[in-house]
Amino acid sequence: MQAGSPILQDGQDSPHIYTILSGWAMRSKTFEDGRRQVLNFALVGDLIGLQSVLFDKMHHTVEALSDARLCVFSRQRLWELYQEHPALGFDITWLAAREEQMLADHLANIGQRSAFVRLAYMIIHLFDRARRAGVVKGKRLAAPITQDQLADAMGLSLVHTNKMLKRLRDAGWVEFKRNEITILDEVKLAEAADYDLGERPARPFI
Amino acid sequence: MQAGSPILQDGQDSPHIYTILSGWAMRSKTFEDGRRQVLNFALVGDLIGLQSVLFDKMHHTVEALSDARLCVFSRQRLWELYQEHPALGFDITWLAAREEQMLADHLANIGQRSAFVRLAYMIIHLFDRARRAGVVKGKRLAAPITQDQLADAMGLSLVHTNKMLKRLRDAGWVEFKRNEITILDEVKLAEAADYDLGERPARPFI
DNA sequence: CGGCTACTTGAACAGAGTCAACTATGGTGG
DNA sequence: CCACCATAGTTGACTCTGTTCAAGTAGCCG
Repeated sequence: MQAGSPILQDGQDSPHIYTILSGWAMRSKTFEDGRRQVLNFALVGDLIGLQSVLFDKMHHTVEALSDARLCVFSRQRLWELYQEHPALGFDITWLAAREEQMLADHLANIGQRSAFVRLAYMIIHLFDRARRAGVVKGKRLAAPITQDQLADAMGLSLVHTNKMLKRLRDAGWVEFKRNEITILDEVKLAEAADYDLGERPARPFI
Repeated sequence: MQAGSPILQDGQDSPHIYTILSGWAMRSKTFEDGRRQVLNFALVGDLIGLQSVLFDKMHHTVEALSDARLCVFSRQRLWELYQEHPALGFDITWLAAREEQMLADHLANIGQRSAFVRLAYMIIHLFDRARRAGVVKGKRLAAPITQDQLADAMGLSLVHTNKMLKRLRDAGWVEFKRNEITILDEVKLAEAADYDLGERPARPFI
């Protein structure tokens, strides 16, 4: 899958779900007036398109942010999987519930926090997830995310997002570049974002 | 379950999941500083606490808004269910995915729309769900939701929420009272909220 | 009747949006 | 190899939506 190309589109009926084997994707919802909400950024191990299989139709768009390798899984086989391997069916529910939980956190973040803290939270959360997924090198994360996409994820304007990123940079906590996020002071950042860097229970891989 | 009492609490490990048989519940997340994000309002047929079973710990609180009847299901039995009745396991995944989709809509609503439209959307969405669940009588819905809770659901201040409700009332579209929501002009409301009143695929009941 | 809790309304303020102009950066073709 | 163009990022000035503060009113239950 090539960088920038759509994997699943809003309204479309795709008989497949995908697992990301490598690379980045972005789930988003676009309104008629052009406004867009980025639901989240997906990386290695994330499940994509469960909705198209369960509801016969996508309710948001998924696009590749980088070149990505995907593992395809058909609707038909999903059902067989539930019958023949209940443990794997259970794992899929687990992944769906985890996805829901991340959305809930994102919602609380956007609904209740100021722009600055919001951004701090999003960045450290992204970084932490990426680290657990094993794609972080030291303090650096290769993430092909633009400020525009970040702004739409945060429910902020591009301009204001840029200004808050400047504050994070000036504070010496984070560098956010076109293809790379660097966390310079993780403790301070986590503190400001009220983010818990602790353990997480192990996750299944499909 | 009595009105106002907690069903599941953030951080708690409960070995049960619940299905709502009657009444209303509210899922929310509260921060240290007292701010609270209401994730959604749950009604008949909704599944509650899947997270506590899958992750050994709740990441938000669920409380009863009205007196409610719940159907209890243990962690142990959930796993048995997946093994013995794959179709029911599939249904649980379905419900989890639907929950995720509603959160995604909620997120997009809060992230991208103005206070007025946001409220319009939330109210018609709530009403529409309730109608499909069969708890609406004519244009009226008995919903025990306070403006305070509504404000926290919208990511708005109580004061501003109140003012937007006044605008909806003055427009002659909606009456929002302590225990009752009345939709006076559903078409106009749906139009303003850009809400699709069309069909939905059938849903499973556990 | 008193004391809750929920709701209302106005005024002042501030965080975030919009508009506009400008600067980097990177890819492409001459 | 360089010039050009498109996309991405930066910054300042002004506006406005939504917050906060404050001071009420309405309704309900003991």
